[in-house]
Amino acid sequence: MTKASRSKAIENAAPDGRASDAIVERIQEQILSGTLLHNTPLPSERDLMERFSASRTVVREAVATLAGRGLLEAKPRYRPIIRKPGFDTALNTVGSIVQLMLQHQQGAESLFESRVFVERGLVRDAATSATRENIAELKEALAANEAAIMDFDAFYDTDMDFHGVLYTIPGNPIFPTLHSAYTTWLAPHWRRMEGSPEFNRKSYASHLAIYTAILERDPDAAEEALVTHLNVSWSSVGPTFAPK
Amino acid sequence: MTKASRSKAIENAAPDGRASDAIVERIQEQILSGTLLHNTPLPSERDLMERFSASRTVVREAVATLAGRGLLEAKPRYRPIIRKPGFDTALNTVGSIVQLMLQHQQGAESLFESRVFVERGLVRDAATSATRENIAELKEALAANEAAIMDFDAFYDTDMDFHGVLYTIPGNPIFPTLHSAYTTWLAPHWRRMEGSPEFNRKSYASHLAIYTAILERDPDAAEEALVTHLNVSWSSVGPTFAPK
DNA sequence: GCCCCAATTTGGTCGGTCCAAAGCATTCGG
DNA sequence: CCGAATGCTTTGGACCGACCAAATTGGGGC
Repeated sequence: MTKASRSKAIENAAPDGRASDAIVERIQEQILSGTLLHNTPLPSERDLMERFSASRTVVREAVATLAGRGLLEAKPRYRPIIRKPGFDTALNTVGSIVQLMLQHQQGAESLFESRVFVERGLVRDAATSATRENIAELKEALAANEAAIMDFDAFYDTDMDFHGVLYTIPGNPIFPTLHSAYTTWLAPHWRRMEGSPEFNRKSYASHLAIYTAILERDPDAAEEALVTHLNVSWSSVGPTFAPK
Repeated sequence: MTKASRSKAIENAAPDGRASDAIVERIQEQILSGTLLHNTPLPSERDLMERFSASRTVVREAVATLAGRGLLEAKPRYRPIIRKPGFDTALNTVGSIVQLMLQHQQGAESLFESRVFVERGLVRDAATSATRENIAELKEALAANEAAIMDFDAFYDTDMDFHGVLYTIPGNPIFPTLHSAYTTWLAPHWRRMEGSPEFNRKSYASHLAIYTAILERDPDAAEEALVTHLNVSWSSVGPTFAPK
């Protein structure tokens, strides 16, 4: 462990390494600086190999790397499309790995626990500092949720939306991203859960409890309601993960 | 635009796409199943092209993809090393993008805010449910922190450690990973901050306040102490980020 | 037995080639 | 005159064979 510093020094001293890295760097820079516009296709590979005077192999490798980082969206047979990075891009790149960890072992449970942790904090904050607008949005999402009790798919969507509103309250762009990450990662399993009007009614009641607690500026009650709500949900969804 | 539906149908029906994807999948499977052992080097490319009866180009592409996902650690001129994925792997893959967003704009502030949010939850939980062992660890970390007040580097390390203990309390592997992510991402800027025994003494006092609040099972006081502590820290570190 | 050096392995890069699908323009039919 | 079918060109995906330099390995010399 202690000699890590030395090895790090050596690795840092690597002089050139890959040729593609230089190209990656330059393209990345151009994307960030706006020389290469967002949502436009990348120049053709043969064009790039001329600009950087490199072989197509290297250009290809560079493109692949950028795509792996999420700066390019490379569909199989189409031109890669420029994607300026945001928090969503970051979350996307982890997606494939998270997916792996969800499949077996208790990775899914860890992830869900983290979600409970986050939302507990969110509802507490909401209870103490939600603005009039936040509350109006919550109310609206709640109404939509109630209206969808009889429709499984719609209820799922409005459920997500209600929780999603909570993630917007802090005004930090990381949270909405986190929310969409949680939902997309857990969605396939969630969909596998059987739904019933009765179950939906219970869920709605939980949402209502959370909402009222926020209205009454009672963080503890809000947190409590949220925890019981999510625990119930988990008892329905958890079993759909492979026990391995 | 309207014909997008047709093209999407076609793309969806694409049976093979990339040839490397098949190889990626098989290697990934072997890594997960343990056929390819953790921390051992991957077979040579020429070996792999024989096993999968594919060209070296494709094999190389597959390896690059795996490396991008974090399942392989590919240093420039060495054999790629198998890495079984964990939450740390996931965090690593986002690293490069997060790094980008830290450089300019207020991405750094968003990230720091999220850290404050997380640690607020952590100290609350610690205050309500820390075990005897947790508290012992905290006490130990606190003592080490105090002993290092005169040494800038040592104080930085023990500071990290103290906060790190908080991340271990929930017993969820995601949190320690998150902690190391936060520290590695923010470290370069943190190091740029000038330290003084006086400043360290104040930080230590904050840590002590957090610790006592946890001891007294007072979540609100613990959260309060944590928030003021981190706000002070940010006022020192924040300015080191490029204002764009 | 240990260290140093040569032979071999192996990853990185290159140029060229072939193929199939995407893009584009032209033409043909209504 | 406009829209759809058609043929040509561009472009990404894959393969091959080769070369180079660094990493690894296996001896051989001290």
